[in-house]
Amino acid sequence: MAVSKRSCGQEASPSKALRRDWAYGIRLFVVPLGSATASRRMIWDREIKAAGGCLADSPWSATHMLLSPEVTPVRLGTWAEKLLEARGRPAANDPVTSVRILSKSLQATWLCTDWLIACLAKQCRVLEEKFKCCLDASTETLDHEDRDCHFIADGPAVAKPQKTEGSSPALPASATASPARTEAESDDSDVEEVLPKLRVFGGEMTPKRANLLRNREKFACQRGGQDPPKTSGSSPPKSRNEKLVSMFSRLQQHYESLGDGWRERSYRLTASILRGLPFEVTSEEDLDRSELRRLGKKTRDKLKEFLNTGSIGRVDGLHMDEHAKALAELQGIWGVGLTTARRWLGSGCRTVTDVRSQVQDGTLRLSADQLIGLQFFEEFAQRIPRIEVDEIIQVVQAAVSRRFGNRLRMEACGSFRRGKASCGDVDLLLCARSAKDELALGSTHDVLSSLVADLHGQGFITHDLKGGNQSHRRPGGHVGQDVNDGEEQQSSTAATYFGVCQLARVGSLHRRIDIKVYPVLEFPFALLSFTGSGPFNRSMRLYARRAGFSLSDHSICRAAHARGNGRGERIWTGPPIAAMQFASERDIFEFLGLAYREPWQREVDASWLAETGTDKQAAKQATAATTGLAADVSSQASSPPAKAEREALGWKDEDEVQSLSD
DNA sequence: CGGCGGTACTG
DNA sequence: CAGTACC
DNA sequence: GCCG
Repeated sequence: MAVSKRSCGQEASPSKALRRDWAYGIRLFVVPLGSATASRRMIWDREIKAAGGCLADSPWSATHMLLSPEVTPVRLGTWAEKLLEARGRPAANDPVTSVRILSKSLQATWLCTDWLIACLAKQCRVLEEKFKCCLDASTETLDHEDRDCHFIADGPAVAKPQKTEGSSPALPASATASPARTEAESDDSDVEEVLPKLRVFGGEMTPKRANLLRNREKFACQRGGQDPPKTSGSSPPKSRNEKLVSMFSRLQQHYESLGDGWRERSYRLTASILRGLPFEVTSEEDLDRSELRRLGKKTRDKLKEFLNTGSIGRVDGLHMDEHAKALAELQGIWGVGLTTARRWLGSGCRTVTDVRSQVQDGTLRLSADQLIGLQFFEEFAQRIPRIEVDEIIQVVQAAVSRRFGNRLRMEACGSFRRGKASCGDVDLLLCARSAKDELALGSTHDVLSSLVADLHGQGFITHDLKGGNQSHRRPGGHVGQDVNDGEEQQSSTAATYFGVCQLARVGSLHRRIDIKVYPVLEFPFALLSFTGSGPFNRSMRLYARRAGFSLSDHSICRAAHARGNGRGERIWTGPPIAAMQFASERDIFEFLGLAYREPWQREVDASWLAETGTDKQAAKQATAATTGLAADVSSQASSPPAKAEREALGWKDEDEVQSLSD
């Protein structure tokens, strides 16, 4: 768990080109020789685009030429000659000279393919220096063209030059949380601009919504722009409050394994706040600093206790740690949750090993899913390097193309789409390319099962987990069953599959793979949803809810809490909102009045501040001379419209809004 | 004191 | 319905 | 856990 976290590369380029945008401005041409096979080029193509760069159509428009290390001078020379001829330029008689001529007429930097591989592994722009090709290969290599090549400056060692990972001073980037927005923050158009959209889609600008909009920066799903999704431990803020952070993390983990998600969330937030603190907590006065605004009484008491006694009773008292640890381990088995873990623990299973032996004995009976989870416990715990995810995608894509031609589009979602260097599993979303294709393809379930069958057949998928066949739910048959007056939708025509796959290669591990097929109209919602992150989704959905909608992986609906007394049951309903209008993720953000967030900006850490809708806090903050981060952000965001303007828009005043807002 | 995300499958 | 899962 |  405490894995990954990688320092990003180096490269003194403008801060913007760091991380997820690392390929910004790069036009890459891959020399089609040697190990730069077509399929690898396809993978690279997707990756480079995802990172903000692109592939060049020809060497002549490239900024970077990528060359496989094993290509010999002669082969390269031959290729260069052809290229020159095709351009009507004179080529030299000998290959090496041709290469020189070519390289001089190009604007590009020549790099070894290992450079790209290193970039992909680290998800940042690795220093190019060590990967430069030496095109002035001495003539003698010519005579021995079967020698292992060599255009590469550092020879074979070049492959992993970056072992230093931890130490390389990766441009601190905005690691030091530059408080304000960063460039891409297209930022706040005023609420006013959002208004027409809402109207168009059937929403009204109620005062409550207006207030919500003005405070939207408080939601985690709007805190993008900054991104240091962690990064290295090297230089950044050596946590000042290490001891406290670890104590609250323990509490968080404790409640996590106990299944108290709310306390878990709370402690996670506390730990996160403390970790990001620009000062060390040493006295009770520190507790009044604005950064700690969000901490409640209980937590403050714990902090005080720590200041006074150097420890926190509640934390020390986590004798249970044993218990919690065992629970956590058992819950690590796919298909085992809190209840099962407790049950097993009660019957003497403390570890996975215990479970295995009891299964052998026949003392313990597991479900099919749990057996698979148990079998691959260790393998599933391994992160999947991004490069391998790419390969897995290729395999599935090949099957998709084979069976469905070009009618289906496929997107890899999850942490992969968010640009992480490694992923816990592979999450693929499929959808017809057009309504017409959708018709031709037939039901999503059929599409999915025939795809899965194919992958099974080639031995790629090795095991099935609960395979979502909701097919009996509504495939036509009896319609009269449920009271589905008026509302049409809810024939959730999406199909989902969970399984296990393995690349056909020697040491490859079994990996978790999810495949989903969604109807065209729901695609943007599914994409948004399955790209996550989890906390990001929750935040965005909470926001939507506060605005009076319910956002899901299928659509967005009007939502009305059956409030008041009695039961808040039968929660909401309402027709999904003109699904036709949502053609992309962007449309959903726009509809809600939220600023778009690129996938890599959705890596929300636990610190979704407050998200407590509207409030007087905003007003307070504006006046109080606070220096806190949150205050900075929100004050900018909420430059309230002038009174006249408000009236013009038909908004109520702040105070009224308060009362209305709940 | 109630809310804290929304959905879907298995059994 | 409870349990588990997905992001 | 914290918030309204």
